[in-house]
Amino acid sequence: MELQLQIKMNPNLYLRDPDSTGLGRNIIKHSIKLIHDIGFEDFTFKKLAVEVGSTEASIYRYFENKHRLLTYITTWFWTWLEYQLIFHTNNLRHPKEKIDIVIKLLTFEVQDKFIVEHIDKSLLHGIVICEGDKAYLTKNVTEDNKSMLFKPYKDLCHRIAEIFLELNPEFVFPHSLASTLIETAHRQMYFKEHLPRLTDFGKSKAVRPLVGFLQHLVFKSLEN
Amino acid sequence: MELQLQIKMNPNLYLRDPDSTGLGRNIIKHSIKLIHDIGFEDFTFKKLAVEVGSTEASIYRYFENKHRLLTYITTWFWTWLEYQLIFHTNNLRHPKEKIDIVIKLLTFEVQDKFIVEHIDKSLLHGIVICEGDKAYLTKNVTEDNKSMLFKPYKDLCHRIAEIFLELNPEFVFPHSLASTLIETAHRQMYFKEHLPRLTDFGKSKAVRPLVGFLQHLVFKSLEN
DNA sequence: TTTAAAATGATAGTATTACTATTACAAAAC
DNA sequence: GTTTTGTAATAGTAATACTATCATTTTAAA
Repeated sequence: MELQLQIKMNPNLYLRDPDSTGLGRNIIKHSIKLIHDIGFEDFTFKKLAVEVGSTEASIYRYFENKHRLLTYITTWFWTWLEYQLIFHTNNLRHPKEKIDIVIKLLTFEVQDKFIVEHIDKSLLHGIVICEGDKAYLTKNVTEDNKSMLFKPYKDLCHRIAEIFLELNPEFVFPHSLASTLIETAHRQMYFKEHLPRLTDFGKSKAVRPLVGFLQHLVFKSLEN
Repeated sequence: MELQLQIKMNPNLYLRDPDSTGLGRNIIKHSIKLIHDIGFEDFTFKKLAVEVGSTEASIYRYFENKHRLLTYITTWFWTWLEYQLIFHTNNLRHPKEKIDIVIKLLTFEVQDKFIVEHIDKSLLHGIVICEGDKAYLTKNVTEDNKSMLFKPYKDLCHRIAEIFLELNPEFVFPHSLASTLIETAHRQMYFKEHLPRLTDFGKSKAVRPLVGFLQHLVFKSLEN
């Protein structure tokens, strides 16, 4: 059973809603492929236009610049992840189980329950790992934050923080632990692949040891 | 008592050693100021040349491109931080004390024992927080890693990992915890300032609560 | 002290990037 | 059947990211 999904995005993220037209959806689809393949630095609207079979000018009608597009797709990812989290923790009673779901979601170990035909979530996950932080590591953070561009990330973080508090209501760092968990999951996956000496996971494809590390980190931290 | 310091950098980081000439040191000095002020994205060699009072072409004689320059200054930072760590943990016996030093170093709470007249370490620290990750979050990681550009970061990480093992020789994730500690320290400082809802620290300038969080995270994790 | 080598400055130039503007035509909505 | 909307095509600009050349200054070795 899979659910059709359409995520309503903050209009400040785009000039014209890419989800409202075929060209728009194509832009999203091919930008995910292209950024994944050549990296955000080398990614340009010109190259994207070629892939999409359209023109640079048309893409500029949808997004102010490539940085906004990056913010759009990463923000989409956070929203989708929160949906997944809600779905998969729906009938769980014990916060420990919920936390296990959170960790499995962050390491992409959970069956995706939503269909979005034009978005390859596996590629998108790769982008979030490699390029995601660049969405907020800019001189525009404050302004972008005021436009609520990062709200989905904060919402996800807050939801995870609430689960932490279920397990330990006295815990004083629920949000910091949540953002640390999210960032660490991605960063350690990146290190594992590219700079393995910064981890203890070896170079095998298995995410098992990473899951173990994250569980250890979170559950130890939440102990009384 | 302060010590004169000259850090020998990996020659793969530069075309001409910036530490060997006045112009080179000026390039470093002003690039730190400029990147701090306008951010790495907007930073160009043209603008830097104006600040330095030299020409674009001259700067290209020292660094292949601006990304290499960023890697140079962040790598310099990691080396300096390891020196500081060695110095400040020199006479300490208990690993707990050493870990406290590590955390204080990462949050810039420790008296700097080294003089480097042309490098403003406080500005540099700000750059490492905001832009540091961009040095390795590129499509060139693997190649750059083969050229040993990230060795100082790995060395620092390994040294911290060894301190963790002093406290708990059974601990299986010393490197992952070390890299997580470093990354988390910086990321939480960034969040505290720009996206405070992702933390539990409030917006005061005090780093005290962050230090508390990092101590909690590490010491809990290292418990048996 | 002379001389050669190295470093710098000045100038110029190229390809690419990151846009903006204008026009025009086709499709769809009212 | 007209207006709105989406798209294409073309053109153009300012800035970026370099590279090349050559004259001049500085430095270091003989």
